[in-house]
Amino acid sequence: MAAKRTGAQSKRSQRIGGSLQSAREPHSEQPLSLERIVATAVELLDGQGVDGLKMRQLADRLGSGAMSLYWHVDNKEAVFDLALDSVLEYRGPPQTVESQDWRGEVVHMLEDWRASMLRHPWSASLLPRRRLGPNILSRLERLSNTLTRGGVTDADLNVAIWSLWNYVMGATITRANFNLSDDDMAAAQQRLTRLSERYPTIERTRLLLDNDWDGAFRKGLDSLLDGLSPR
Amino acid sequence: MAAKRTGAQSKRSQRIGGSLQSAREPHSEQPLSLERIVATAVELLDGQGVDGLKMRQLADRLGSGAMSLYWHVDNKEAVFDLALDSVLEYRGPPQTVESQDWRGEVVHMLEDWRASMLRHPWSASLLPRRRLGPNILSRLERLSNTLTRGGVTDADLNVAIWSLWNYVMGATITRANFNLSDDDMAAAQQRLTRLSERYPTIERTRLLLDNDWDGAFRKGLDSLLDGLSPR
DNA sequence: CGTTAAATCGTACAGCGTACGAGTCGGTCA
DNA sequence: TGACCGACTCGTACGCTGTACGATTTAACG
Repeated sequence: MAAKRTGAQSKRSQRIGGSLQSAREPHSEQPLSLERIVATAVELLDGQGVDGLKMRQLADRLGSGAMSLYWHVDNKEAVFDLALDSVLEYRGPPQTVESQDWRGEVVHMLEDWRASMLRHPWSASLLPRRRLGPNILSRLERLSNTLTRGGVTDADLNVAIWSLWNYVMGATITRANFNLSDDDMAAAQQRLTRLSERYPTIERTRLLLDNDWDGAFRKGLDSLLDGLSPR
Repeated sequence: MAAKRTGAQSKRSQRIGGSLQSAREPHSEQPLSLERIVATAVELLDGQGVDGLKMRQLADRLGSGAMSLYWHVDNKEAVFDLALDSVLEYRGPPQTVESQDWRGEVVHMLEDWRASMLRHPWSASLLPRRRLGPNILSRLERLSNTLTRGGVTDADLNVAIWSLWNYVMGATITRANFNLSDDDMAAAQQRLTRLSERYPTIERTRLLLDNDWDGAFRKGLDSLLDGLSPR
């Protein structure tokens, strides 16, 4: 019955870019800030995975009390959103309108996208469930521009973008969740051999044991681009 | 320091197919069983999503105490695994070795796969994180066979399979998490217009507002198959 | 000095998965 | 018959979670 979520974002005001930084040390090492919170959250997520991020632990790592976080951040979900978008920032050369090799550019952009996510394996599975942040949108914008430059018409553009998105997301999510140690590999190997008469083709082509992920990604992407290229 | 997870699957013995069913009503309505647990878990997941499944609620719905579940099931994760695989069972005609239209078969299989997952939207995002169950493996086996029949050599098979897997998973996960009400659509519309000078191409082609998901899936799949087809 | 807003945090609460051990039941064998 | 046993159920309790609430501290300014 209680009225909650009245719409305010967080208690602090909206201006994020304020550049004041006094040299105060109130009692702990540094004052809290959105930036520090997000950076530390990314560290923890990298180390412990999505389920490993706990508000108390995050606060501990920052040298503050758990509830102090909530002045800067609405709730745990917001921490995820911020960490996610921060990790997807594009650090590449500015878009050159001149280049002729549009296809090479597309491949490079998508490989960079995938690499960014694989550097933070929790990010891939998180991305499709959350609202698209500014960094993702500008990656999509870039991609659209390059494809257009390559001759894809507006009528075909959405299908092309979504196809590439689907492929990259699927590949990256799968890869990110499939980290086998050597022991695991051996176990899987054995399990599979045991099932070899039920799944003969899978066994014959060693589908689940082929671990050249990067090469397979690249080859599949090439095929997809072959199919998408304007005739 | 405690030694846990000594390897036993669950306390009950392994035989699942035992056909004994006495007509007893001990105190509640029906005796528990793996089948009932899984079926009810699927119901709850359909209704409340992944985070909405609680062991206590599941037990309530089954008319039993929460801890009774644990005699049939190792832990909550096992419930997810079982629900997931149960939902991915292939209910289609048996594979006909004769058919010439291998490409039509592939499209049909993958559309069916996608449809099965979209009927239970929690399943798509869960699938890549868990070990592949028997029903997924046999779908992959089927797919491999059809592609082979279509002329794909063993050397190219894994790339083809993974490309299709990636595409289908990416498309389905994205779709499953992108369920906008009309209100949301209006809001997104507005938000986007506000950003139109930052993302002009996205705005121009209405990338995020184009909601012909089925058509886009089909077209993209066609392109991908074009690219993958042996020359 | 007093007042105010920004920022911090101790305490508390409801809800979660599940360990543990006691309980019930039906069948089997002496 | 009564003792025993394995299959199955479940009440209680523990540790852990996110976070609501309100008191508290601090910096800034009149």
